[in-house]
Amino acid sequence: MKIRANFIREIIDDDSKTNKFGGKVHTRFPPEPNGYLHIGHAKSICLNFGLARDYNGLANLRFDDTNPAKEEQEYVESIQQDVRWLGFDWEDRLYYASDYFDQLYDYAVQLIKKGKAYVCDLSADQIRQFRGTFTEPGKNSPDRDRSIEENLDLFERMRKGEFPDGSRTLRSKIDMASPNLNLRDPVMYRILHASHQRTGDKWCIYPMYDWAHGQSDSIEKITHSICTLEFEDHRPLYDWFVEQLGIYHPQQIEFARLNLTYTVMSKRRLLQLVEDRHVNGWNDPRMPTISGLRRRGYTPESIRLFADRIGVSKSESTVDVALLEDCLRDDLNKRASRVMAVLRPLRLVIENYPEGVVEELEAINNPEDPAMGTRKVPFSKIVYIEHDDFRENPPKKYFRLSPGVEVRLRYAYIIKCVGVIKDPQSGEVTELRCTYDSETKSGSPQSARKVKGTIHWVSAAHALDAEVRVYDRLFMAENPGGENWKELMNPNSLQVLTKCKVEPSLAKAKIQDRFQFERLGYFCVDDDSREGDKVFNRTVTLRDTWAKIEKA
RNA sequence: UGGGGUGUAGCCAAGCGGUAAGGCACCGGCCUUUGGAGCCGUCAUUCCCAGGUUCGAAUCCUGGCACCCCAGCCA
Repeated sequence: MKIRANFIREIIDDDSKTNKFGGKVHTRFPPEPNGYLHIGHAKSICLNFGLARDYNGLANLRFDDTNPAKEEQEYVESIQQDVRWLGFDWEDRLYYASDYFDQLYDYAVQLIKKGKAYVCDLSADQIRQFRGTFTEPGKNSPDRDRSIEENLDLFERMRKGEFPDGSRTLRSKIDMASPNLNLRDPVMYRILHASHQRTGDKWCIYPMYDWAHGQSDSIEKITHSICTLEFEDHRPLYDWFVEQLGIYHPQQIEFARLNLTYTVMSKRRLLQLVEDRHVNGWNDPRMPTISGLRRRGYTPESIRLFADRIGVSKSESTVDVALLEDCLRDDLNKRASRVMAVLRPLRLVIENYPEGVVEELEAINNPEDPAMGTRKVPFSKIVYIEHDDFRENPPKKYFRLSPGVEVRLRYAYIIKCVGVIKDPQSGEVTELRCTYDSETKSGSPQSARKVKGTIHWVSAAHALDAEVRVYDRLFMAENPGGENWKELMNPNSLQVLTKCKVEPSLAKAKIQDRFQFERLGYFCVDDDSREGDKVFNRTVTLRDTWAKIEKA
């Protein structure tokens, strides 16, 4: 595929020309292990690993694990699984910010010795008050001018655990009057007597992200440190740190994070959906998480294609979820085997077809890829068709079955509806009586006869029962971003259909296998499937021109 | 309000002083034993607005306007 131009590649190209980093490209994906990855992270992963790939560089995976209160091992495992599934490899470069805690501590001591950092006894509230506002400068902390010796002593004792949580912080000494609030003596260390998932109880002071992040990039010799827009005005702080320390200086570049229509993307909200049981876990197929998309039936290829197609820029944007779905269909169309399955079965008896006869009809597995071959599908006197493929009173432009009308059963015969049986109570159609034209078997000369429509079917005697989970978008509003976001949830985002009828070849389908159910959509085998008791997830529908016509 | 950003079609997004790419969506048509796929076509006389520079401006300059981010001991 053609590589799409973007401003980051331009910067890298310029840097190559000026030999800024010796022509090297080294990026990293730095998640905090406090939740599962979502499609927005996928954009960043594809960007960082894609750049490394295209420029013959390297990309690291680094966990930004500086806050033990929120982080869990479960998340570090899921994140690695998701990055790998997306198709990227960090080889032996799996790092943790916590690997650098000792180094970071030394750096902090260096700053103290330079008179560029101090221990502050102000409470969190007081720090906030002293910070000032957008329009008024802040006030210096009373502890700002402590001697270097006292700072060194206090900081050492902070580390040793002599002080309670929240009682002191280490702050950098920059400028309390800076118009950039990030430069008003930001906190570097806080006291937190919490045990860390990797360092255990070794530390009771933990570096703030702002203090840890830039130095971590520096230690790893990252050339282009790519992050999202909200860190743009933290950059002067990161620059200040590496300059004061006199260490390797990566170039930070900010890009706009992904937003998707009909979706919430913040980790906080996704966590809430999980905790409040609006969905069944982080990998619920309705979630925009990588694991949710995977279970839903998305392919890594389709997500990478999506990342390429949305591009990278600095303007905040909300991408139409239809684009994601298009990428998925694009990929699945080329690779998914076609099968016939009936979600809402309607019994159809072919009156003039011989009793007890079974024909094995040849069906094409994928018209987009002849190499995928053909299979045999059993046909007999009684079949199921989709309830929606019959209308007693067909509307205009309806090309399917209705009384007296002919239609083709895919790969089989042309049939005509000659009778309709209804439930005497409800009036609901329960069975169709049809006749078939024995001359019109698919492949025979007579089969060329034109009929309005072709519908799918499954032989009743051979059908397998299955459960199908039909998903719809989780939110009804295009932009469920407001505070009332929970009221905007779609009450029908999951519909469970049981006793669906699928063709017998599906007996050997394995978990995660993907299929196109002809004329319906793409489906995959869910993890909940048991031997002889299949569960399918509807990944995405096929484009449905008829639904559009009918709606209009 | 001080600071930092961003404004090109319904949604993304190229463009970098030489006369508005591409994708999605939408709308037509062809084709089709999936109302799928594929193919063809339509879709910005104008780039947030107003001035200016220039033979020539989405691109350069000036001044506005709109939207987003920042006042965590979160990341």
